[in-house]
Amino acid sequence: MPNVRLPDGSVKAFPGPVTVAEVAQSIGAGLARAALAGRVNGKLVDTSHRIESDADLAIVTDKEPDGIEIIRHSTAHLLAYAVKELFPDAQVTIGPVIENGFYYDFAYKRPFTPEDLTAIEKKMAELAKRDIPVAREEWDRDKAVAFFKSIGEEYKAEIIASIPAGEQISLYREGDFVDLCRGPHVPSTGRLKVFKLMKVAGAYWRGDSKNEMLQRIYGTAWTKKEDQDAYLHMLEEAEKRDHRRLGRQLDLFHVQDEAPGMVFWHPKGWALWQSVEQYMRRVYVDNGYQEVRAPQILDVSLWKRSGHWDNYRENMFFTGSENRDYAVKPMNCPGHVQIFNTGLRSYRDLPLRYGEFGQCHRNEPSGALHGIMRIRAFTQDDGHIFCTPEQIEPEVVAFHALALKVYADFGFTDVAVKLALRPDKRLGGDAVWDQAEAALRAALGRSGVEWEELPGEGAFYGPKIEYHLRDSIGRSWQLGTMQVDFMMPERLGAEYVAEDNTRKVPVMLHRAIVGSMERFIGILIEHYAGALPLWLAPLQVVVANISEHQADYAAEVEAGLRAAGFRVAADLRNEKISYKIREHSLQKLPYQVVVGDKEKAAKMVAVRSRTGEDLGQMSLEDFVGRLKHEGVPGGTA
RNA sequence: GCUGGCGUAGCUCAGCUGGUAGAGCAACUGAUUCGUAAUCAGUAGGUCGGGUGUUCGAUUCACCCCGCCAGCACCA
Repeated sequence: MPNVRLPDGSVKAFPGPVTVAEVAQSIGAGLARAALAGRVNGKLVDTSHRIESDADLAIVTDKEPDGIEIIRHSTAHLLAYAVKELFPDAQVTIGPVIENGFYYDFAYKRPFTPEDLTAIEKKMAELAKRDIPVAREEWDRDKAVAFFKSIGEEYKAEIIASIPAGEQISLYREGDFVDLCRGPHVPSTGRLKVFKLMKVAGAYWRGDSKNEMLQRIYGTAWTKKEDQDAYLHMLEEAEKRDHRRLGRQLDLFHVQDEAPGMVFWHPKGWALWQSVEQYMRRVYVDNGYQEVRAPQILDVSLWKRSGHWDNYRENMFFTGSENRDYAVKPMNCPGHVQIFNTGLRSYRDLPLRYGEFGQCHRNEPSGALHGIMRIRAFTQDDGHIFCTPEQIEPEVVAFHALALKVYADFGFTDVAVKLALRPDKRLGGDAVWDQAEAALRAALGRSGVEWEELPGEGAFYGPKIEYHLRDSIGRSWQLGTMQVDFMMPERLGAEYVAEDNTRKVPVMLHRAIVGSMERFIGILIEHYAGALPLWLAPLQVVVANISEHQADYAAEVEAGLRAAGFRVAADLRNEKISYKIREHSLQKLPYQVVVGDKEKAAKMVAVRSRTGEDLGQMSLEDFVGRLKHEGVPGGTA
């Protein structure tokens, strides 16, 4: 005789075991219709779940996150059901929920086409409309393996076979389709009303590139049509701020076939680059770094000593001359160690901080290239700090604060911190890695941030803190990093004289804030949809005359603004003012200055902001004052 | 690198089943001298990504290569 306690604290007593659906029905017909699942003592279950004894119960509807997750999960199963209906010899594998939707991986003799997707989606809609019950069944593991083998589902059998023997497993049956699943699922397919298949692409079985490639169908699913429409609209808007499109529209850079993964920077793009670089140079100077510059190529023997030859060779470019082999640098660290090594260093010199805008070449797999975000020739704001073990923590703490300050100056406040731990392929013993990982954890702890740990994702020479930012369509990109390295200084012979007059090997901290300049600029472009803050805008002001009569005055205003230190151009073309304004608006210029006879006579300028607001007439001095106030890092438009 | 898709004028794209290419915008020339998101008229512009093959004939079909896009794998 179970007593069921509901979220509002009320308790309902039942004469015998009841299902979640029956409890919902006893509360109200509307709730019964809305019930997707239940949460019994905090655990998600189907609406068919029987409550045998006293329990806490919440009815899960599509109003809460768990509800929409269940809908997406069940839609993934509906997709598999539809595929099996249309392509009976396709094999099912897994179909998890992802952000905004789901996917399902299939093995099939031929690739699915866009036409197949349309047909599958239609079949899904049909199966949903038939409102087929979804029933949970408990099976013995070995029987389930035998069953899936008997119906030709080898992948499914393999998955189940990896579950511990003797364990009960759950299967879900909807119509003729049976799938292994932990659940819970919606009670019937009729609950699945708003979904859309998005794309099909290859994906490796069990995520391993050594395995065969399956076909992954991606879909999105929602509880309300409006939510899905909003999501699709968001994707369209995101496409408009794609840095590749804006890079062309705003004439910032281009890439071409002859230089895959390498960027041609145009004057405007390079002006943006310089704004970022000069800012970061200031950051070096203000924070105790000395800027250095090391060669682009170095003899291979150095890369053998550093460990790159053994651990990073497949990503490196090589060249040769007069029987010597060189490697184009993929990282700046070995070069900085050479500079460190040129003098006898004392413990008094530490921490010694070098910074470089170092261009690196990495031979990335062709499939990884993406606009200017993922390229083969990129420039890092790379710094290396040589220090003692005791100095690690304060240096990391200081770096963390600095990195967040820089991100905020560029307008980013949503930064995820991750800690990447020892990879399989690495230098050094476990004791050293324990020490390095502990040092980073301690520093993050002292910085008072939350972080996610990523086992196996560290660099081959040390663990790293990673700073991740999301782009406009939700992709996450790593920008900054802080890595502790006990290995490379020793391998490359770095040492200093300690207080006790012995020679010791310094610890090296590898750090970058914006990471790749190219990637960072790509993210900036997307983040601002091309409408960069004044201090970063390649061209800050255009002075446009109404007609030829004010050409001289317009040129005078242009000269005045340039003398005040702004990036300015005059538009003296024989075009209507509305035409000029449209063009410069499309170029997302922060300010447009219009000068006609009235302004010329009054020695004023008429200012139009990027938002289209007419700021009226003002003196050039007042306008310069406004620009100076706004045009600083962190300044807002 | 893997799976799939794509590659036509500076940009965005048309171009059924093979018969040597078209639009809009941009560019250029001329006219217009204009008050806050497109003035009018005209002109020019393409070895259809590269190669090989099939064919009387290939932008169109086949194969190979290069590049791009999506995803996977990899990663700053």
